[in-house]
Parts: sequence; structure tokens; C-alpha cells
Amino acid sequence: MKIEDVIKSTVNIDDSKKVILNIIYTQSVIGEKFAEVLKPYELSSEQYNVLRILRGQKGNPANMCVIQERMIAKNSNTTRLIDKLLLKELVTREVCPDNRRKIEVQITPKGLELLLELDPKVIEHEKMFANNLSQEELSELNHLLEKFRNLK
Amino acid sequence: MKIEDVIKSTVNIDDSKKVILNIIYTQSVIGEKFAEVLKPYELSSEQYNVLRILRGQKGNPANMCVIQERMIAKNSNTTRLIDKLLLKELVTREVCPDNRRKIEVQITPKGLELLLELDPKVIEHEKMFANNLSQEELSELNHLLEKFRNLK
DNA sequence: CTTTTTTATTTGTATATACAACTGTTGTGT
DNA sequence: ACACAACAGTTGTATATACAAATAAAAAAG
Repeated sequence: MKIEDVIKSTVNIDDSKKVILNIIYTQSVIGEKFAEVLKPYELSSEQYNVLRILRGQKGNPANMCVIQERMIAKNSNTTRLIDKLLLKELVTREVCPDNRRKIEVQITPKGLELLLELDPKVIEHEKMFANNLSQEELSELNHLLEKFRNLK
Repeated sequence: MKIEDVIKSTVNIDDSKKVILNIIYTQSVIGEKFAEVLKPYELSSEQYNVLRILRGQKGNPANMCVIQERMIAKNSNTTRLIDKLLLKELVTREVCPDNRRKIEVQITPKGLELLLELDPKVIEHEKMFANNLSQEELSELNHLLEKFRNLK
């Protein structure tokens, strides 16, 4: 479906506006589908994202700053995200002994298990979209997006 | 900045995952910049979006369904969005006389004035990104995004 | 060694999103 | 005409985002 049909526009849309609408809409389609994948596990995509970052730490704890800066879609309120994950016992939270300002967050075995179970479904989700394009098109899309957003 | 640097990943990321991260991140960069544009006017991007849809009606009122289906990034709670716009006197809301289930929402002259003031800044925002690409690249990006998200 | 500044995180408030339940209105079937 | 399903919108609850202010610890400055 073309973006004009999505927003039911009758008038001609400038390419510079169209690209932005296309990016926003595509992101929303991806997000909706991903939420469906996570729904049976009662996990939000943001919570999943935090767990993924923590697993990437390979046993080392991550503090709030680190988690925030690694989140793809900006931050604001890692504290409350971690609160939810704590309740589900998917992470632990402790004051860093070396610097009592810092908080050490770690994924629990239960959290790791959950991610392991999710892995194939996440890959399936990614492929579902990626299979619409050839390898060359995927690279080209990546390249264009990087070029597009780079502000001078 | 490449997406690997954004999420500070050391490992190699599959192109199918990379595209998704790139789309999400690019959308978030666009959204942040756009929020900056709207901030002086104390308008959220969602509120702006509703006003834009109402202006597109060219004098005809729009009911909730119509507004919802024209929003780019899915809906959920047009009611409360309209509430906020009503408080600022940017829209009017009336029960449709022909069908009392329906609500007729219209943009006010004050709302139209606000949009008119915003128009050049919105275009500037769009060009800021679009200028990073040639006309051909813009078309190609639009095409790839449409192809990418189209699920069979 | 005390004061000031910076850093790391938390908390509060407003807004937005997701989803389910609820209310009232209209349309349909018998 | 009456029951019932479908429709249009609202409300409630939980979660997330944005931003500013608050807290507390550590580092820097004097």
C-alpha cells in the first residue's frame, strides 16, 4: 500500500514529505507486528529492548546511563522500565559498590531463558519484512536511511 | 552515524535486523527534531497531525473514525487528543445531527492560523532531511520502504 | 577541608499509546 | 414493535515518553 492510500490523500505529496511519512508509517507497521510477537509473553518492546541490551553485556552489569544510551528509540525513564522488569524477576538491581551513585542492572537466568525462547520469533519477525527485498535492496535501504538522517 | 555506532554494537548485525533498527532510529531522529519545531507552540506532534487532517477536510467536519484512520502512526484515543485541542480552542466538537453516535470535529480559525504559521517551519524540517539525498535517492527510498513493509 | 559543581539516578506531572470494558445510538431480523 | 447485533465514541487502567525538579554521591575548586 502506497503512503498516499494510507493517509487517504487526494493531493500530490512532495517527495521530501512523503519520505518522512513513509518512515513513520513503516516504523509503526514494524512496531505493531513486533508487539504481536511479544504479546503472549506480556513484554513490551521497550522492555524487550532493555533485556536485549543486558544480555549483550555478557554477564557484566549495566548501569542506567549505559542502558539509556544503547536504547535505539530515545530514553526517558529507564528507572521505571527496570521497575517493571524487576517485578517480573527478569533483572536484578543493585547499588554499585565502587560508586554508590550508580546502579548495576543484570539480566537473571529467567530473563535469559525468556530471550532464548523469543529469539526465533524475533528473527522470524525480521525476516518477514526483509524477505520483501533482495540483499542489494536491503543494503541500499540501510545506506539511504543513514544518509537521510545525518544532519550537518 | 551508522546504526552500529548508535547502539554501540561490537558484533556484526544481520542486514534484516539492521534495516529495522535503522527505520526505528531514523523515525526517532525525525520525531525529536519535529518536536523541537512544535515546542514553542506547545503542540505535540500527534496534536499537529490531527489539526493537519482537519485542515485537509476543507471546511467539512471530520468524525472520530475519519481522524483515526488518517493518522499515520496508529490511533487509540482520538477522544483525548481532541480534548486537549478543544481546551486550546483549536477545534470544535459537536454531535452530528444526522447520526447522534457520531461527533463532528472541525478546525477553528485559530487552529488554521496556527497551522499557517507552522507551515514554513514544517517544510524547513522536511527539507533539512530531504536535502541529504538527491531526487532519485528520495524516490528510491520511498519505493524501498513501501516494498519493505508490504506483507503478503 | 569545606564549598561548589558535576554526575547518576529518581520522582512528579503531563501527554500519548494499547487494550478492554462500557454507554448510547442505529440498523436488522423476525 | 421488540430483541439483538453492529457501530461510534468514551472511559479506565497500565505502560511509555518528555521534561523538569529533586536527591544524593563523588569529584573539583578554593
